[in-house]
Amino acid sequence: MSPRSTRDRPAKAPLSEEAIVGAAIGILRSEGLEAMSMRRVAAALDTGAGSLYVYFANREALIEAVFDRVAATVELEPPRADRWREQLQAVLTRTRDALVAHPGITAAVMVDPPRTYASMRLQENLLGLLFAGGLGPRDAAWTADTLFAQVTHAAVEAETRTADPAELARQVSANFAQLPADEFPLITAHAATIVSGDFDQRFHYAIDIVIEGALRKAKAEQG
Amino acid sequence: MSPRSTRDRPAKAPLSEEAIVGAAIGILRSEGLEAMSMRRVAAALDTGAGSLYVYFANREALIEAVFDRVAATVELEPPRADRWREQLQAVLTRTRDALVAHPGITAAVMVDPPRTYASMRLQENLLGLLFAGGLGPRDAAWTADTLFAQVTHAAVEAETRTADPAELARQVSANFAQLPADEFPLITAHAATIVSGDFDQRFHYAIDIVIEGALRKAKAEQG
DNA sequence: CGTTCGTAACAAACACCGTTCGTTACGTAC
DNA sequence: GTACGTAACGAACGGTGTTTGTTACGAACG
Repeated sequence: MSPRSTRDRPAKAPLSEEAIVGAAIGILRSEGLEAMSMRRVAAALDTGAGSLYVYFANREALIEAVFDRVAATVELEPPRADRWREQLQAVLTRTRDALVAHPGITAAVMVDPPRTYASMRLQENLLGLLFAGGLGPRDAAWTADTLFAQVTHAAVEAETRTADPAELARQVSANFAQLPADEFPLITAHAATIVSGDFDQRFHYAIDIVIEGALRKAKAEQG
Repeated sequence: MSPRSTRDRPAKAPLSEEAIVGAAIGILRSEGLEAMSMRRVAAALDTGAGSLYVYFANREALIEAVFDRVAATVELEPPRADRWREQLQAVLTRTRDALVAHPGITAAVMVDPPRTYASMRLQENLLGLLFAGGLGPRDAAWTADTLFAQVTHAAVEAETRTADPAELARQVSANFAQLPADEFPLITAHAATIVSGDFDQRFHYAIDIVIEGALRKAKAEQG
């Protein structure tokens, strides 16, 4: 048997968790989660899919590691009592955008939110900002959850919009207007209004009313 | 070639969209979306996977049809001005539970929310209830979106909890407490509080503060 | 310096998946 | 009684995640 030279290339860099995650993120950014298959990731590293299982137990573990690196890139906001509310908007928007930049990762990770280091880092920051706003531990924790739901929702929704958002809005609005008016009086009457507002406006509104509601409810209970 | 008798059974009922969706939902309920493969659904109907493509263009179309039937089962709340808020809680909770009863459907449908009849039916109801609460069209539409984000978030999260919720809470809390206290002062200090509250309490809280916030913001702007 | 040995990498195989397509069989309309 | 459109079939294609037996490496040891 002739000695197959699997190593005739000049010292190919060995695999590592870092290298694998890096290759995976590259594919994820450009082609989405579905394209981030074990074979594709392995091919990007010039190896076979099986080799990845030395470093990750399965695809899910790889996805979690990828998510962790994405989450780690989000810049936090050291809480300042005088502007905690804008800080909250800022860090949540950055989190949303980081997720949007990696299509599919949000839906995959929602299934069971990983308790990784980067996630904890984010949650700690959210709690700090809500504490700065005067919320108690329980309200802060529950509100952080509520806010995070808005982030994931916005991230998933953003991944669908492909072409011109205004064009899409016009199209959806037209579809709404064509529904039977007797069965859908409100949707047909307010079709244009329903799709109004751009992506950031709606996200900002959602975050804002959640914060406002949390504050009011806390005040009502203690006052 | 001997005539293979593919039809020696006594007049097998022919396929139909209804029958296919019914079989799919059966698998979905008991084994989740992943198990709801074209082959499994076809096998349940004693046919081949290819036959399903006469009625559905692809798996996604089948999933959408399945979702539509699930959404159609949610009982609506004809708006009454004197109790619109509890009505909102009720219909949102029912929607959440319908989604939870069909594991995986929420994440699959979030990717791009279907504009099916049943979805519109729900949205019309939400708008009606928010109108009854005094919100204007724009606020009602944006708030309905925000509320729906909470529903999907809760539904996805609920699908993960398998065993005793209290046991899981204790476990997560223990994990939180073990984090480095210097880096995660809030999480470690309030580990028990963070995981406090059962599933329904947290959901109810989230819906409540969203509504409260929307009302307050609307009043602040018009007053 | 030579050998051993744990482990990383490989490549093939397994059991699936969604989807396509050529072919067969049916029920109905003529 | 026959022709025909269409539904059903079943095999095949190109993929997927994962497992496993085998090879080759590189570092530690005698």
